[in-house]
Amino acid sequence: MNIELRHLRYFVAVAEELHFGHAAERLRISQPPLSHQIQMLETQIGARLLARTNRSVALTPAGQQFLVDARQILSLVDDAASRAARLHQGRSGELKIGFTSSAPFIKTVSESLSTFRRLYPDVKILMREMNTREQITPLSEGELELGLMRNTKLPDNLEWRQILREPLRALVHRLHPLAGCTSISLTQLSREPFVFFDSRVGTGLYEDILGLLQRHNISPYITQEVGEAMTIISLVSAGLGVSILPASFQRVRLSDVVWLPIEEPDARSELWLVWARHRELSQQAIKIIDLLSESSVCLQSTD
Amino acid sequence: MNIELRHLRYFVAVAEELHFGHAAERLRISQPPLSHQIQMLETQIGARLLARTNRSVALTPAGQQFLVDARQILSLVDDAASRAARLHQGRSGELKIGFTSSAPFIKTVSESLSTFRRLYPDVKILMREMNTREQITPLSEGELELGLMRNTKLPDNLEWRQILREPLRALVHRLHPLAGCTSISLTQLSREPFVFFDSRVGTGLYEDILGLLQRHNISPYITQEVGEAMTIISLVSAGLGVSILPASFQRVRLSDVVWLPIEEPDARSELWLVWARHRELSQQAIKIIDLLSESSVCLQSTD
DNA sequence: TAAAAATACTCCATAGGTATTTTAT
DNA sequence: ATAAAATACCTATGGAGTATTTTTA
Repeated sequence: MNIELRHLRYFVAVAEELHFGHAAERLRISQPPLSHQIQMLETQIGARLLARTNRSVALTPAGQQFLVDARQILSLVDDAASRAARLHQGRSGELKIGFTSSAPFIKTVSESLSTFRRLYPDVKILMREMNTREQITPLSEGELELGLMRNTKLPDNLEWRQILREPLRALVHRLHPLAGCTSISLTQLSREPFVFFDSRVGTGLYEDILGLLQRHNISPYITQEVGEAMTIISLVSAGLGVSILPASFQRVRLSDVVWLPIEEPDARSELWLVWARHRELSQQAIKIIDLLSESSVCLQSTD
Repeated sequence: MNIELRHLRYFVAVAEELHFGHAAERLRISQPPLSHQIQMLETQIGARLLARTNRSVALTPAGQQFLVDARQILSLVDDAASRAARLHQGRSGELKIGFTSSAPFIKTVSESLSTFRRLYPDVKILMREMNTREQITPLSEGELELGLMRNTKLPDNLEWRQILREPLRALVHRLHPLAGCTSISLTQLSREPFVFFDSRVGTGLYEDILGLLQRHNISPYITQEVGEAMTIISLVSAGLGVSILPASFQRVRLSDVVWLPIEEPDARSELWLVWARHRELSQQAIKIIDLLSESSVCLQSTD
């Protein structure tokens, strides 16, 4: 036989009532099995806990100590159970999300994240900036639970959902000849000095935008290779060339930069939410997937 | 249904093996009831703890947390049980003993106490100096577990055992006429200035010795009334009178004091160990009762 | 004598076993 | 095809109930 929580519950009841009959009543059982269980507990422990004559029940010193311990253990069990439940329900715990640098510029994303923080303040959101390529392995291995990335070819152990489909826009300096157009065609950019990502950075946008240009048989004249979208915008602002970026970057308003719609209909980029197919998603993850999906329904394109 | 420690034990086994079959083997049960018990635990908690495909078992975040908690709870149960056992066996805990001021002068007593301390270093011995009369109520009420006192009339809810039966001795100054005798009779003291306890002090020795004198129709000529035996001895040493004390006080060797045997055969005093009759004795108390009884057998009278 | 715990026994709920199915690799 | 968990169903241990005895205040 082993000590069970039942024994502790029974013992605490008797210790509090100091009367087997009343304790049994409180426990909704009859008195004899209660006496029996207490005896079992005492032999199991190897100590008399309750000094009982047929007329009175009192705690022995060992019983006094054990009462304290038993109460603590019982409340720890409750705590452990509710802590596990909170974690399961996604009301606490942590959520590891990888994201491409462009993600936080997107209203949908930043709003969903702040809504999540407000709704579940006890969930630690761990955001790690990683480019599309870097996220694949951690997602497969469970190191990251969710990834925010640009549309790309994924291994089939990863599942994805489109969060946002937004137009690509051309950026030119205010004094550039094209700045006055209401929209432009990609060919009009072909001979312009092009500010763009270094291929080694691994941004999804690199393949995305270069793919677009290749589909239209344009090989851009890349003069500046940088690491971050912000740098692209500031170099355009400084008049060092033109570029193409998703419309959501328009939120970054630097002086002297003009954003122009592109006429080609495939000048679009998608933001994807990605997770491991066979790995069970946490409630935390499910909740943020829901939040991001919801808001992306309302707002398919951001300006 | 309730969470039981069985559930925690089973969960820990599965969490450690990450394999229901192996865990079941370790637990000496078959696999299906183990699966079932884990399911019961999960529904009871309201959280999935183990993410299991038919090919692999992994801990969910809630499960990881719960594993830590479950291990802690199980070890606390062990701790609580062994702590209670230690207390019960009298290897720790505390022992409240009341004692008359004369008790620690007695070899038997001081040796037994130091033996006890050596054998059970984790038991706190709380010695409180109280006269015979003062000990009665605390002993009945359980405030004191044991009392060391002189022979006296006890209420019948208290039980006693004689630890020591020793002769009473007369103390006189070295230059006193009686100092040369090898023994004296009580009548020889009747006209001497008598140094004795204040009746209000409540020492058992007061009744003991005054009773002896009364039995022999002697009313002593009390010139000095003091609170402690030590004071009696020092006043005799200063030549302020004579007195009678148990032989064990002879260990206190003050200059110029001569101890004389008394001829009357009832010039004896007993030291009693007293405890509450219907109150269950702790193992600690039983052990020290044994120690005191043992040594009192070897050494019935101390000089 | 009466109140309360302990015994003695009986019964049934459920922990645990056996056989089988399902499922994912 | 195989390994492993889940399901279905059965068995039996032991927790709980009823009746009675013991104890002591």
